[in-house]
Amino acid sequence: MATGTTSSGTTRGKAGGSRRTPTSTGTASGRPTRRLVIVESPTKAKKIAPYLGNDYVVESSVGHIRDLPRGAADVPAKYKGEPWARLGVDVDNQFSPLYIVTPEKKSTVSELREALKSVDELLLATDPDREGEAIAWHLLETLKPKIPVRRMVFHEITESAIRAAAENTRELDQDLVDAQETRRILDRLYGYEVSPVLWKKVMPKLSAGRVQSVATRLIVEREWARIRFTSAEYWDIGAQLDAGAEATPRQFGARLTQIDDDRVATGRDFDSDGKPKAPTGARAQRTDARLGDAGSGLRILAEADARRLAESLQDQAMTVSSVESKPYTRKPYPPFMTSTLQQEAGRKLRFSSERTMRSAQRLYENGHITYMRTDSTTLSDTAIQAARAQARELYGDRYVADSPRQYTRKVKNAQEAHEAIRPAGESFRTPGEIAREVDGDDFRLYELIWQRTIASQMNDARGTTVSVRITGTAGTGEACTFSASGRTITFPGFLKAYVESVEDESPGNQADDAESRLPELTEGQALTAVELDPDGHSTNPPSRFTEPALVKQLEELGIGRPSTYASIIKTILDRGYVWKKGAALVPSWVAFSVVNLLEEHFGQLVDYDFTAGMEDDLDSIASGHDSRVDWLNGFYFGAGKSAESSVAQAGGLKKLVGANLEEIDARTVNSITMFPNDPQYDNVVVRVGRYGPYLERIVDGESQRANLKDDLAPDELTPEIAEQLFSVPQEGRKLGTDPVTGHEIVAKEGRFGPYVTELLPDPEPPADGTTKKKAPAKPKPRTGSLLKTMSLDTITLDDALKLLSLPRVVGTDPDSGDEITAQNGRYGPYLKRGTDSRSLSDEEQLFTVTLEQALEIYKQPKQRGRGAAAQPPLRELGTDPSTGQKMVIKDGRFGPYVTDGESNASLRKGDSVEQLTDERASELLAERRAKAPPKKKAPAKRTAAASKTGTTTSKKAPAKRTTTRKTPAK
DNA sequence: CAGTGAGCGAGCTTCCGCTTGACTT
Repeated sequence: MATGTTSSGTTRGKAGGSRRTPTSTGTASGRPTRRLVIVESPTKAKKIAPYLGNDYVVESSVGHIRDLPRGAADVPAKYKGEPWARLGVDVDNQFSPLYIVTPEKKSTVSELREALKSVDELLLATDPDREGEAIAWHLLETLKPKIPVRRMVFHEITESAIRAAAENTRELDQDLVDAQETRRILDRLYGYEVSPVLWKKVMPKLSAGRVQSVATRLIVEREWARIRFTSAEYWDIGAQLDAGAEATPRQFGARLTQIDDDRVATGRDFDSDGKPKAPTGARAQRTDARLGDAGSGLRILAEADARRLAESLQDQAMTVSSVESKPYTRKPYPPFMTSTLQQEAGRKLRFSSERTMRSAQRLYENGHITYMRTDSTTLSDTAIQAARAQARELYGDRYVADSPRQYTRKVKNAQEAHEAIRPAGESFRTPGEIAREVDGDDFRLYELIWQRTIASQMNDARGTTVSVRITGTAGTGEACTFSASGRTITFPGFLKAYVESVEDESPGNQADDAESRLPELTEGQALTAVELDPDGHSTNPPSRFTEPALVKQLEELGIGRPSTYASIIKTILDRGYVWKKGAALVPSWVAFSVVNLLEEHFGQLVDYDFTAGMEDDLDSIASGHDSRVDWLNGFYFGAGKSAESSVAQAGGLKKLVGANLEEIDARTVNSITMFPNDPQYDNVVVRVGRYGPYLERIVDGESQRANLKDDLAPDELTPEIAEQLFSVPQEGRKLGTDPVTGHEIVAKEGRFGPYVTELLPDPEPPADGTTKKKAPAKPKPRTGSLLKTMSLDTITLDDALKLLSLPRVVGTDPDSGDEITAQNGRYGPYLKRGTDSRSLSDEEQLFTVTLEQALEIYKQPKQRGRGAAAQPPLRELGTDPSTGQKMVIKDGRFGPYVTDGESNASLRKGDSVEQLTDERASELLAERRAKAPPKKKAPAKRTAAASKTGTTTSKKAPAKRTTTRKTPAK
C-alpha cells in the first residue's frame, strides 16, 4: 500500500457524471447481472438488502477501512526511516498520504474481497457526503476490482429511494475525495505538530486539535468571564394586587417597572462589570420618538429607595392604566438531529452525550429508529405521512397541520446525508407498542424521539399574551407604574405532544407551554395593593457549559460532526482539560495553560472561525476550483498559490511549531495571573507545574506557595480563598506532637511529593548585650517522604514518627566496622555502608531488615549502576544478517532491548522476549541505526536535551525534568 | 515546594471522522 492518491489514475472520474446503470441486461452466460453493494453500516446493509432482491449482495465497510498510520508502530517497514513517517504524510512531496488498512478492519476487507469474487459489478453505496465519498475511494483503492464500478447514493432508506438509487448511479467524485483528504491531512498536521509543543512546554501526553482545542478554549473563556464577572445589585418592588371578588384569579402579581418617566433597571441593564450599560444612541432615539417625553431615563433602585417607595405606596389608589393583548403562536420544533437529540436528552433525561448515543445506537440496531448520526431535520415523505396519521389518531384532525411540514433548517457545514432521527418504518410504533422489547434508557429516548417527530407535523399552538400596566402615586409624589403579563393558551396544538425544555428557567426564559393567568382587566379599573414587597436582586455570571450546551455551541460554529460530538467531550475529559461538576464542565488549570499557549502563539489555529474558513476552502476544492496541494502548501509552508489564509500569513504551521518554538516561554505559559486588576493581589499567580497546580506570590522578595485542591473550580479562587490557602501550607496538616522532642509533626505536599516534617521552635532571641557575631547554624528539621502505601489524607502520627526515625541503623559490619543504615532516597529504599549502597526491593524492609539479611544483600553484586556486575542477557539470538554481529536481548531500565554491542533498540509493543526472531531483531537494530548512529564514547553535553527542545525556561524556574519519582497530579 | 545514593540502549505520547464488535472482568 503505497503513497500517491492521484497516481493510480484509474479512479479519477468526472464529477457529477451520471448515467443509468444497465439493469435488465444479463451477462453473456445468460444469468442475470449480480452486483455487490457496499454501504457503511451493517445495520443499513441488512435493511436495504430485501429492497434490492436476489441479484444484489449487500455488505458493509463498517466505516472507514484505511487511515494514516496512528504512530510509528503502524508504519510499514518500508517507510520507517522516512523523515515524515511520524506524520504519515510526505509533506515535501505533494503532501502524499501514507494509507494503511486499519488493523481491526483487515478482516472486513478480506470479507469484501471474497464477496467481490462472485459478482459482476460493484456499487459503492457509502453515505452521500465527503467522508462517504472518501470511503468509497478507499474501497476502490484497496479492493482493486476488475469489474465495473459505480457510485450509488441515497438520502433515505425507503424501498423506492433505494431502488431509484440503484438504477441511477454515477461515477466517483474525485474532487470531493480530494476535499476529504485535505481535511484529513490538515487535522493530522495540526494535531501531530502542535501536540508535541504542548509536551515540551506544558506536560507530556497533552493534545491539541482543530476541534478539541476550540472546545477547550470555549470552556476556559467562559470560566474567565465568570472570574471577571462583577455582580450588580438592584431593587424593585413586587406587588400583589386584588381585582375584586368577581375576578378570576382574584389576585395577581406585578412588578415595579417605571417611576415617573424613568424605567426601573433590571438585570439586563447591567454589563458583566456590574455597571449600568450605556444606552445606545439608536435605542435612546427610538424610545424618544415613540414615547415622546416618557421613558428616556433609567433608574437604578437602591435598597433604601425601594423600601421608602414601598412604604409610601401603602394604601394609595392603584389604577389599571393600560391593557394590551396580543395573539401568541408557537410553531413546532424540527425533528431531531444528533445535536438537538443530545441537547434534549441532556435536559429532559439528564443523559450525557455519550449515554444518549449509546442508547440511540441500540434503538437503531434493533430497527426502532432511523440513523442517529445526522445533521439533517428532513423527513422522508413516508415518515411525514406516518407522523400525520399517528397525530390524527391520537389527537384528532384539528391538531394536525393543514399541509405537511418540512424543516429545512440549515446547519453550518451540514452535509445532510441522512434523514432526521425519527421512529423507523412507514408507520410508527407508539412507545407503548415497543415497551415489551425496549426498556430503561432506550425506552425513554424512543419516547422522546417519537413525541418530537409526531409534534413536528402538528398545528401551531395558539393563545393570547396580555400586558397590563398599573399606576399608583406614592405619598412622596412619584408616579409608580407596575407591569404584569399573562399568557393563556387557547389551543395547545403540538404542545400537547411535546414541549422543549429550557436550560435554566428564568422570568425571560420560560417553557413554551408555561401559562400565567391574569384576571380580566379594563383600563381605568381600580385595584387594591394587598402586598408591596421591596425585592433585592443581583446579576448572575454566565453559566458554565453543560455537555449539550457545548455541543450546541460547537454546532453553531460548524465545528465537529454528529459522529464526534460525544467523543469530543470524552477527549477533553480524558486529557484532563475539563472535569465535571454535576452537569457543568469546569476547566482545569492545565487547560488554562494550554489555551494560554495556543491563543498566544497559535491564535489563528484556535480562532473560532478557523473551521468555518476551512470548510469554505474545502468546498472550493470539492468544486474543482482549488487544489489540495496548493491549499496544504499555504497552510503548512505559508507558500504557494493559495496562501491567503491566516495560518499561511503567519508563515505556515511548520514555522509556527519550528523556528518560533523558542519564543514560547514555558514559565509564562504556565503562569496564570488571577487578579490582574486588583492592586493588592495582582502578584498572585497559579503555576501549572509537574506536581500539579499551585499558587505563588512574591512578598518582600520571598516566594509564598500553596497547593491548589483538585476540586477547586477556577472561578472559586477569590483573593480571600487565595489568602486562606497561602496561610495553610506553611503549617501543613498537623498530625500531633512528637512525644520525644515535643516538636509538632506536619504532613505537607512538596517538590518530591508528599512528606512529613517537624516544626522546630523559633530559636531564642540573643540575650541583651551579647553581640554574637555569628548565629549558630540553624538546625534542620527532620523530613521523610511518605511511603507509596501512605497518603496525606490518612497518614497518622505513628507513621510519621516511623518515617522521621530514618535512617535506621541496621547494625555494624563485623568485617569493616562500618555502620550499615537503611534509608529512603531518591530512587527508593536502600542500604548504605560507607559509600557502598544497595537498593531494597520493598519499603517495608526499611524497618524490618536485619543485620544478617543486610550482610547477605551486600554479598550479592551490585544490581545497578557503576560497579554493577554485567547482567547476563535475557536471551541469546543469532547473528545479524546485515552486520554479522552477534545479537542478544538484555533487560534494561526501560524494559527488554536487543543489542549487537553497538546499537541498542527497545522491543516494541507486540514484541516478546521469547518469540523475537533474528529477523525482527535485525529490523529493530536497523531502524535504530537509521535514526541515530551508535553513541560515541564521549559523554553528551548535559544541556543538549534542553537546548534541543528549545526550552527557554529561565534558570529560576524549577528544573522540570529532573525527577521521575512522582507522576504529576492526575 | 524538602534534600537523600548510582548510573543507565529510549520510545512514546498526539489529530478528526466513519463505523461496530472483540476482547476481558
